[in-house]
Amino acid sequence: MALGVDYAAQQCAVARTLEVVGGRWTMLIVRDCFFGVRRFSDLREHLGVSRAVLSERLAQLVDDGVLARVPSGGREAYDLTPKGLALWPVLVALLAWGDEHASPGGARRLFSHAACGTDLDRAGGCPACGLAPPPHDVVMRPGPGSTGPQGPGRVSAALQQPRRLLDPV
Amino acid sequence: MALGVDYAAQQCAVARTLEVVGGRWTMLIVRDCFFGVRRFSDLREHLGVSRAVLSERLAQLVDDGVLARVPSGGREAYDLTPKGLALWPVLVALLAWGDEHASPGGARRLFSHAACGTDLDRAGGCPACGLAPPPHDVVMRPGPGSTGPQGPGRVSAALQQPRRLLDPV
DNA sequence: CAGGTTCGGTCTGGTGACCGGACCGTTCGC
DNA sequence: GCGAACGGTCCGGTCACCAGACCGAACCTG
Repeated sequence: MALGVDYAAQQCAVARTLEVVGGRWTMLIVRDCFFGVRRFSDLREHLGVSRAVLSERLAQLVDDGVLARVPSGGREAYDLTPKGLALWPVLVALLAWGDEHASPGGARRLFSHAACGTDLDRAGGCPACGLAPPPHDVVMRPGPGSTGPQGPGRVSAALQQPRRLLDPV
Repeated sequence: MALGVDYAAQQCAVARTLEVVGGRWTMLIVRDCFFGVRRFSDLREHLGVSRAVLSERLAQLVDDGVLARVPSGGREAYDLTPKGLALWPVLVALLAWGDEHASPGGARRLFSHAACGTDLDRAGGCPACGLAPPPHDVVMRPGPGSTGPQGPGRVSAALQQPRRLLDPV
């Protein structure tokens, strides 16, 4: 975000969390990382964010320990750290609310448990197994409210195919 | 937030949710509403936000159907609508992450199920009852990481007492 | 009923964040 | 060796946010 001032004085855990992931693009970057988008140019293409802002946000997320900058095939890539992976419940909650209250036409994407194929419930749990699968055991596919690829790019097209979360595009 | 442009083009439910509650102060306002803060001046005192911004955010939240502006005792008050109450899981997720990853010294606040007194787990569920109680059945109290009232005001002091959520201060 | 206070705002000028677009060093393919 | 792609940085304009001043309505006080 940042709230601009006195981080240390922020009592509430909500405020502290928003200090890290409350910025304008931050949560969308994290979302794309869960979707398997790892490279600077891919993030830029999919999000439509300016280079300068993306660069700054990524640096900040790495600094905060949410992402790790790793070389991959000669290029740089950004992977979620355990601290970043722990944001999965936040993403699930945001997703559920958006599907319920801001998505006329139905859910844009559906999620299911890779192990048993059951669709996840609103809390990210698997009704069949009785527990919430970690993101790498979750498969994403377009839902009834999907209107095709978000943009013309390679990344948007890839995310329209059923795919396992955290699997690099 | 807003993401500034083409709201309708936002495919992802996460982006749509952030359009509504991703703004700089929005989620903190919603949090305070869950805590029972209902009045303009109380929100201003507790959040330390400027009048202009608070006024604009509240109007936007009312417009989006998250809050309802209701007269109360001759003055105005803002209450969470069902759509706003549905943000409870988001708040719980943000809270849990902040406690886990951004709160040296332990949780600032603890939450328990009013009906049975059991502390809630990280997902907002009651381990004893096996379900997630709605916010008005949740009691909040200072946790081990609390360092006293956040500010000198009446509201901050009230929120240091054990109290049921949604109960007006 | 006059005067002051509280409440719930709006208005204004300054500052910092975000934007698109240009530029730049390194790496890759050929 | 050369051009293109990658992963940034730099720059000027715009926009959101900030503190502080101002303002009308309601309420209390004498």
